[in-house]
Order: sequence, then C-alpha cells, then structure tokens
Amino acid sequence: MALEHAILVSLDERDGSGYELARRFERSIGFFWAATHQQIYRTLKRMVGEGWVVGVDVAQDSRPDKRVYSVTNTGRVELRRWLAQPGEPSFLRDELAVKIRGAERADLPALLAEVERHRAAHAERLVVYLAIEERDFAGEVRGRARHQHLVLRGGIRAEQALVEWCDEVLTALREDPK
Amino acid sequence: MALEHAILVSLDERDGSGYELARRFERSIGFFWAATHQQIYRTLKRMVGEGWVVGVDVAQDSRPDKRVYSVTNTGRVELRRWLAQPGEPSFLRDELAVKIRGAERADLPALLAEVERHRAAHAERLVVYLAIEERDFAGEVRGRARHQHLVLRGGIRAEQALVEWCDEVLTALREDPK
DNA sequence: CTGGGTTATGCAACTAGTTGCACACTGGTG
DNA sequence: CACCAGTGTGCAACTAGTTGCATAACCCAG
Repeated sequence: MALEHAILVSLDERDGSGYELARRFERSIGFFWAATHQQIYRTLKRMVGEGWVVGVDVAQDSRPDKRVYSVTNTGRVELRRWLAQPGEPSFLRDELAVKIRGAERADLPALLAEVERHRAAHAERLVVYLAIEERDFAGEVRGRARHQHLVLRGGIRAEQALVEWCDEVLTALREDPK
Repeated sequence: MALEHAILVSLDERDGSGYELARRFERSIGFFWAATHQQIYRTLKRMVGEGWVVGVDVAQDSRPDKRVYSVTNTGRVELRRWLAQPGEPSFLRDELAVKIRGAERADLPALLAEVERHRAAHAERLVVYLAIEERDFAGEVRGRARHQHLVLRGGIRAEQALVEWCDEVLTALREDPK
C-alpha cells in the first residue's frame, strides 16, 4: 500500500492534521496520488497503531480542535525501507480508451464530444501545472524543491501526452466516420 | 464501474469464455484496463444476473468444458448507454512519483536503480506496443481496427512520456546528489 | 438570527480489486 | 507413470477506495 507512504512523505516534510493532509493531497501530492479525507483519517489511525506516526490533540480558538500528526523514528525507518524497495511500474487505466475501442457501437457525435471533454480537462490541468512550475520552480532549484519539481514534470509530460492523444483521436474519428 | 463495460466491448467483438477474456485482457484491452481472471469470472456472473450477457456451456474434447458468453440486446443497449455517458478523465497514480518526492530520505543509489528499473519496464512496453503497431496496423486501417489502433497509440504516447520522464529524473538526480 | 461556507473528525455501508488456494481434465516429457 | 504446463472454473478472505451521512464549532452576510 502506498497511501501510507505518501502520507509519511508528506508528514515528514511538515507535520499536519488529517484535514490539512487532505488539502495537501488535493493540491499537490494528490495530483499524482489522490485520496479522500475518509481514506486519510482511516489510514492515519492504522499508522498510529503501527507506531509510524503519533497524533497530538491541539486546541484552537475560533476553530474546532485538531489532531496534529508527526512521523516517529519507526515511521522514518519504514519510509526508508519502502523507498529502497522495488515497486510495480504504473500503467494507465483509462475509461476513455475502452470507449474508443467500443466506438463501433457508439453514437459518434456523442463520443467525439466526450473525447473533447477529456481533452479540455487535460489541457486545463496542464495549464495549472505549468502555472505552478512558473510560480514555484522558475529558477534553478535544489534539494526537496527539485524533487517536487521532478514530480510535477511527470504530471506535465503525462497531461501533454493525453492532450496530444485526444487530438489524434479526434482527427482520426472525424476523417473516418465509419 | 468500467470493467463490466470493457467486457461488453470485448464480448461484442467476439464471444468468449471467462478464460479467453482473461487472456484477451492480458494481451490487448488489459494494456489499458487490467483485470485478473477472478475479477472477470465474478463480473461475468453479475452481468448474467443483470441480463447483459448469456453463458452457454460448451463441451470440448481434449480440453475441459467451458462456458461461452455472448452479449444480449439488453447488454448492447447498456453498452450504448455507457458509451454516451460522460466519465471522469483519467489521471496517473504513480508510486514512483511518491518515491521521488521522498528522495530526501532515500538512499540515492537505490532510488536511481529503482527509476532505472521503471525506465526499462516502460521502454520494454513501448517496444511491444510499437511491434504490435507495425504488425497489425502498418497500412491504413479503418473501422474497428482503426479504433484499436487509436487505443494503442494512447499506450505508445503514455509509455514514451514515462520513459522520457524517467530520463529527466535520472539526469536531474545524478547531477544534483544533494 | 438564520443560512451558507470553512475547519475538523468520524461511522457505516458499499464497490472494486488482490491474493492464495482448490479442483479437474489433457497432453507432453523424462 | 510421475510430473509439469496449459486450459478452465471457482471460493474465501483480504485490502483498497468510494459514497453518503452525522456531528460540531466558528465566521460572515443578509
């Protein structure tokens, strides 16, 4: 399971509550490893049980109390173990690909509209990623920022590939309506 | 759920048993939508219950009996419904990205080896896909073959992007050992 | 002072996917 | 003839992820 390790990486960078982690996942790590707050709360509890993190209740005024988690030494050992351990190369699992394979049975205009929707979504994400790159990684960066930048580069390349693929599909489906 | 619909697309192209479907998933659709035989058998049962497919027991000599499934009219209606229905754009969920984000805590040579492993795996898949493209889609193709080709094109673009990303990561991590 | 938005945590029930194993039959190899 | 590989179906138990809901405190706007 990698969600636990994604949380370890994030908490190792900075302590945080479940809620804060959920927001970080929405904004940065979640671009490459999505998780809902439900998953995060549940996983944090398990991680406390495993001794990888500890949670401290923090009272806040003008806000509900929160529980801030930090990584223990055991957790850092586990993180290092996992980082050194080989994992499966990812592969894309794309519903749109299945739909294109079924294009014979589809209503062509509707399918074209669907491909266009996906193209727009990927193009939008690409714009977001490029904006983040310009804002946070404009100069030469080193260390942690560099690693974050490399991950973002992966997202940029993936979204670019998807946009180009959608364009290829649109061109092909339009010129060959059969 | 799209596994059901991936099965509908595959069975609509050609009737087959659970075992045959599992092999097709290993070889073509599974490049873009992986499924184990367990998942397929279980899903086929559910699909029979929903009336989307029917199974006929076929005795074979020199082989165990099998149950060959085919799509019903209800199944084709459902397939058409699903094809017209908007779905979520895919995004990559890559363990390697999480590991790179945690590079600070990692043993650098081990992480480099891991990135190289992933690069090799993606390059290998790319070779496989390009070989399939040359073998099956060399000339101009139309209709169903064209749709299959377009899906394969997606796989080629994705693997290319991943190989290039791994190279970028390797270069960056090597020149900046901090 | 009511209603909507944000922060904050959580349960329950569900769907999806993985892993390990079992059974059965056949053909080929040593 | 014993064993392995391939074909074929399946159960049971597990892990992972989703969805809907509940609760509770605060802030601000109308």
